[in-house]
Amino acid sequence: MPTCSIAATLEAVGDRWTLLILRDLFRGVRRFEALHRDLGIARNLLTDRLHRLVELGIVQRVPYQERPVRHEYRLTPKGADLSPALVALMRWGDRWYAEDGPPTLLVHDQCGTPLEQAVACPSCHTDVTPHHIRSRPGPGRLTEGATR
Amino acid sequence: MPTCSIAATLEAVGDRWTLLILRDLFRGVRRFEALHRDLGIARNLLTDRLHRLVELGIVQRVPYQERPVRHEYRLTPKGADLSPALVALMRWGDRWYAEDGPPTLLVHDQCGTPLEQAVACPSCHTDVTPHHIRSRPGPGRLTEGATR
DNA sequence: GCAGTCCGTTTCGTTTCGAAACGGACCCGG
DNA sequence: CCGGGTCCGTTTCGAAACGAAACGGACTGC
Repeated sequence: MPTCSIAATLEAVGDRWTLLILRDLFRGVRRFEALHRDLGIARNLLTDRLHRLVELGIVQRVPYQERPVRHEYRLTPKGADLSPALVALMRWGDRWYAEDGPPTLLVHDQCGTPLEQAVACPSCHTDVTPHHIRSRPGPGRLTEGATR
Repeated sequence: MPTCSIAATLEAVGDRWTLLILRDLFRGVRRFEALHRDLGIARNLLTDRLHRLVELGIVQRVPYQERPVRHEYRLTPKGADLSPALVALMRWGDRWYAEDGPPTLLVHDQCGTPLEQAVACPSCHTDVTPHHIRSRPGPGRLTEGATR
C-alpha cells in the first residue's frame, strides 16, 4: 500500500491495457471476444487483466448464458467510480491531440449538453486552476514521503 | 493518432512510470537524481521517459547551472494541463485504498479548503453522476470506432 | 459429421525492464 | 595534485512481460 494515492491507483490500473479495457467496459463492450477484437490485445493478456480486475473488485464476472456457461465482465461500483479519471484522461487527449475536435463528446443524458469537469473550492464557490492547488499532508499520512 | 482521446492520452503518458514522474514534477521534484531516488526507477528508464516527455512537449529541459551544465525538468503548459487527470487518479486511490484517510489533501491556496472535483452540466447547473453521462460522436470522429 | 462461435490456455520468439557497473564533468579538502 | 563526493547519464546483461499464433473444449445449427 503506497503512501501516495496516485501510486496506489496506478498499481491497480496503471498498465498499458487496463484503462483501455475499463474504457470499453464503460462503453458497454463486456465480452471476452468483443474486447479482444476491439482492443487488439493478446488473448492471454486479456485473460490476465480481467482476472486481475476481478480480484481487485473493479470488475465482476457474471454469467450471461448457460450451456455453455459464458460470462461477461461488468464494472462494480469501485470500477464505475473510475469514471472521473477516464473523463479527465479523455479531456486531456481532446485538448492536445484532437485537431479536428474531440472524437467523442460526453453529454448530459437529460439535456444533451456537453459536460465539463472542474476542480472546485466548496467554500469559495469557484473553480480552481492547477496553479491555485496546494497539497497538504492528510490524515492517512504515516510519516515520511510526500505525494500529490 | 488513435480515434479515441483516452487511447491518445495513454499512448503519451500511459506506462508504468510516466505518470509517477509527472506527479513528482508537480510536487517540485525536478532533477534526475532526485527523481531516481524518490521513485526507485532504473536510471536508464528515467533517462528514456524524460527524453520522451520532452519530445512530446510535456516537459521542458532547462539548465539550472553552468560548469558543468546541469538541467532540470519542468512541466510545460501541456504537462501542467494533466493536473485534473492526476487529481482524478488520486481521488480514486483516496476513496478505495486510503483506510486511514487520504495521505494527501489538495486545498485551495487562498482559503485552505479541501478541493473537490466533479463533472458538471453547464446548462442544468448540476453535478452529473457517471450514470447520467452519455457519449456521442464528436466533430473529430472520422468514421468507425467508438470511444469514451 | 462438420463448420462456426466463444472463451480461454499453451507455446515460443521478441521486447522491455531492472539492477548494477561504468564513465565523464565538475568541486572540494588535504 | 590526488582521492573523495555529487550529479547525470550510458552500457550491459539476465529476468520478466508481451504478442502472435496454435491449440482445445463446450456448445449450436445445418
